[in-house]
Amino acid sequence: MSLAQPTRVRFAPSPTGYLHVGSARTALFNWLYARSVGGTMVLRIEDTDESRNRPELTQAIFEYLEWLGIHYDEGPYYQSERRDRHRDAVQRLLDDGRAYLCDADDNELAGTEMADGRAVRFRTPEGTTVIDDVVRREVAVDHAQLGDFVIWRSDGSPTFVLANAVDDADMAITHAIRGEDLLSSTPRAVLVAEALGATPPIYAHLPLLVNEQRKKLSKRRDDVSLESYRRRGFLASAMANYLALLGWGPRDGVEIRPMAEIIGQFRLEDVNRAPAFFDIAKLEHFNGVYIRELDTEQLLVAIEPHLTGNEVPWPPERYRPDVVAAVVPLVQEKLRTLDGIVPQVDWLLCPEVPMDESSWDKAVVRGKASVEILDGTIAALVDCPWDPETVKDAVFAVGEAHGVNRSKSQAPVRVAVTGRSVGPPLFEPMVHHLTREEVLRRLRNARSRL
RNA sequence: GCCCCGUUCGUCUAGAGGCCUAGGACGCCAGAUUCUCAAUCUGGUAACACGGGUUCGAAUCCCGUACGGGGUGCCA
Repeated sequence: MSLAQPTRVRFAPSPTGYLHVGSARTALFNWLYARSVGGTMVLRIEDTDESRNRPELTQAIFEYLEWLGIHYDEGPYYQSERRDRHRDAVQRLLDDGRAYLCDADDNELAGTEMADGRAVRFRTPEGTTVIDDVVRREVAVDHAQLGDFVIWRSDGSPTFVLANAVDDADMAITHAIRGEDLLSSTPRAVLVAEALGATPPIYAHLPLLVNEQRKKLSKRRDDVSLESYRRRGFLASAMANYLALLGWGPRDGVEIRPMAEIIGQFRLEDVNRAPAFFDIAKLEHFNGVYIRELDTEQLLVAIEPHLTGNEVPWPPERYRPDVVAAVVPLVQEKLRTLDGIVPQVDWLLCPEVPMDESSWDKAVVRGKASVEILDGTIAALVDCPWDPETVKDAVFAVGEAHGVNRSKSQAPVRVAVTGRSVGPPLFEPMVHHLTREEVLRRLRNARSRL
């Protein structure tokens, strides 16, 4: 490779209407590599397939690259707008005898004139192509395996391999970093580039992301769209950090760290070759760490969409930002996803207790002295001062009178008032955001169910 | 079927011939803490797929086997 050649990488997604986590990982690695060597990242939309050539299908790609903080330097270029370049390249190959026309039955046709109804096949020479892949080292493929492949369709459109090779050459791409599923088509791209007199890029094939069955993540079976992760309450920072660790790891072992540091540590040649399982449990851990690092203001902003969407269990008019703001500091440290806030505050916003039956059964039905605790608590709360400390002491005192410790004493009260055996610290929000009457009503309702 | 690629704890990884009685992280288990659940802290569990070489010495190099994955379209 010549010394002065500036590094140029490209992320070349096909518009599908969403950004796939695997694609996002590919984009991220391209970006990390470009940033780590001071190169340029190009975005190229591969929409040669007519059905994909629709603006709305590319929107999600822009939106989620932005969300992840992957800022490309050049583009977007649209492959569909480069049809003439592709046609010229094919014509040249035809003229040079490196390709030939064929009919619908794959019979070779004489002549070199491209026309509707005629496809063009690349005349694959005998020999072997050796790819010097940054990740996989040398990969040799015998041309006999390739056959004479189509580079121009009879409907007048270029195929993926042709468009890819031409565009990479035109855009002076030096490194093609992409998924391993494209490894087997690489010799074809190299052959086309060379036949066109271009130097193919250096390839780096990344290991695929797989599900628990060790299969390539698929749209059908798996949650693959970044949008769904965002909707489930994952932070972009956590997602990007986690994605960087799939197929690669920093030598110093520090996993959770700012992207700037990851850029500093990243080495393309250190990328692994084995497929990586996309582990949501680990992603959730990362997400929890990043959530804890936010200040309250930032967290409130991040959480807002999850409280105002239409999947929320309370009537929209009952949403109370002030109540949420008061509870958030109490629960921030245990949130693992942003939407985890909902079950922490729903009992303060819903008109009726969102009762979880298994909590009811565990803490109330099978709880120690539940009847006595509920009765005693009701009696105590009727006219005691309405502040958290007093109420808390009252509940514990009732429990103690029946030989029940604090943990077990608060359980039936918690379930009666919140509907769950788990939740935020109970007394402060309960006293501040529910009225005495409402709390008593809930306690009496619970008591009457027993 | 054929071609290509891969194989370190359950999972993600560190490891580029001696620093490895294989390190970290998630998970899991236990303890501490606690009004619940978490979070946090402490401790623990757990891996070089197998078989041959090469070498004084191999997780690291070579070969084979097994298993897994990807590809095999006028999809990308």
